[in-house]
Order: sequence, then structure tokens, then C-alpha cells
Amino acid sequence: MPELPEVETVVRGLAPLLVGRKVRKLEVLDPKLDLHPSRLPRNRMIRRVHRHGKEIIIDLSQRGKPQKPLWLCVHLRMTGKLIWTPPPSAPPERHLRARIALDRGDLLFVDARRFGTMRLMSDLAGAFPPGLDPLAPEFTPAALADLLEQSIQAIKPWLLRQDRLIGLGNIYASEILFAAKIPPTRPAGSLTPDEIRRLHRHTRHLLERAIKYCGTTFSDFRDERGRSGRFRRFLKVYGREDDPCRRCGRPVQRLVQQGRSTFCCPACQK
DNA sequence: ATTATATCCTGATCGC
DNA sequence: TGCGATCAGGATATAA
Repeated sequence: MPELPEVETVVRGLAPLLVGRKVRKLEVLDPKLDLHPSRLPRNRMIRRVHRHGKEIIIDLSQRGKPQKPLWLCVHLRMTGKLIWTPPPSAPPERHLRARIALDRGDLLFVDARRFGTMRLMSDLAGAFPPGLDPLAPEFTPAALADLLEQSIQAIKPWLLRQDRLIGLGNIYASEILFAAKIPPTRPAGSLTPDEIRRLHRHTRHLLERAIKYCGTTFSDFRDERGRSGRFRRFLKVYGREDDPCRRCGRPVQRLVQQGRSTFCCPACQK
């Protein structure tokens, strides 16, 4: 499940491979994708590859007069992958949904579950959820406190809300709360200043550390060259129901909040 | 404002 | 070996 660290891993891997390349052809293999190849002019050059939350943004804007803004936006959702292959073109891959032929190499959008999205946009206003990026300098304990204020929602599902913070998903939400020693069921607005500081610190710290290890591969995630992330071995609670807590040895508990699994240690998170 | 539920979708897993 | 049921969850939509 690609969350912020996994998306950041893909973006950092793709940027040097894609920037400066020209798009020769866009092939759409999955009609479910709302993508019209005719909207992508031939030989557009890739200017920049970056991230907004969990969205991958490939900037195809043409400078000059008149300016022609254009972005290819990719959200991997559950099982999506953006795979770069060197020339010559690789044999067709299972679950291939779109292929972007470049002047050197191909970019493949592969996605077994077909939840992922790929869109061509000429305007990014309103294209993404409005939450704050937890790696941005604006993400401070005070900013987090402002966001949390008044909310009676349990903190774990609150962390998944992309209109508050962008980029967190089910794995890191549980891990962050364990690291911050906060019970997942606590109402978001009830966190003490000290808990908010811990939540802020561990959110930053965990995401940065996960990026250092190129993300978490629980089952599906692969980077732009098909490699797994290496952060899974550092997970303390996610996917470890009934296994001993790495801090206190008592069994890790799984609960369901808003239809999603939450993992925690009831003894350590009080 | 928040919660629950359904939807999308398919591979993996489980019980029989 | 196979078959159907269930689960996984990011995001959105709708109802309560």
C-alpha cells in the first residue's frame, strides 16, 4: 500500500530517469482509465517529477508563448506501480494498464486491482486533497494542534484523513501512534500538548526513516525498478496481531476502526 | 461533524 | 484439486 514514503521512493527514483525525456507515445490499455492519448501532444518534454501527498505528478508543461500547462498525475492506491524499463521495450507485463513510450525507455503503469488513477490535467487547482504535507516545514506542533482541535474523531482514523494531513495510510498511522505512545481510540481533539509534540515528532521521524529504507513492502509495493522497500523489518505493530510487543512483550492487538485494521499495544499506548 | 456502509477490484488465503 | 467465501485497504459517495 503505497503511502508517503513509498510514493517518495518512486518519485526520487523516477526523477533522474524521466526529467528531460520526451514522450513519444501514450498507450492506454485499460479503458477504465480516464485518459485520452490525444490530449498529450507528441514530444512533450518531462520537466519535473514530484509528489503531492500520495499523488505522483509528472510535469509536462511547455514554457514559452503561449504557456501550455500539462501534468500527468498518478495515484497508485493499493497495488499500482510505475515501472521504468530501459530500451528496448520489455515484453508486455501482466496487469499493464498504460505504457508511456519515451525517447529513451518506457514508463509502465501496472496495477492488479485497478484502483489506481492516471489523469492528464491542464489545471491542478482543486486536483488534490487539501491536507498538510507532514514533511513540509509548515508541519509544526502548533499547526498539528490547530488541525486536531475540536475533532472528536478517534486519532487513528483521523490520521488517515487526507483533508487534514496528506500521505499517511494504514501502516504508518498505526506505527506512528505506537511510537508516540498514544492509544488509537483517543479523540483527536483530546490530545495533550505533550502528546501532540510526540505525535508530530514521530510522524516526521518515522516517515523520514521509512524513506531512508525506500519504503515498506508488505505485499505489493515495488519501486520504479521493481525492487521491494526495506522498512518492513522495522514495523513494530502493523500486521503483528498476537505477536509480542517489541517494547513490553505483551501481545499486539488488532482492532477495527471505520472498517480498517488498527494495530497497537494496549500496554504501551495508554 | 462524524459514523457506518457500499463501491471499486483482484490476488491471496482459508475452510471444506 | 477445486470451489466459494472472506480479506486486504485508498478514496469517494451516500445514508444515517
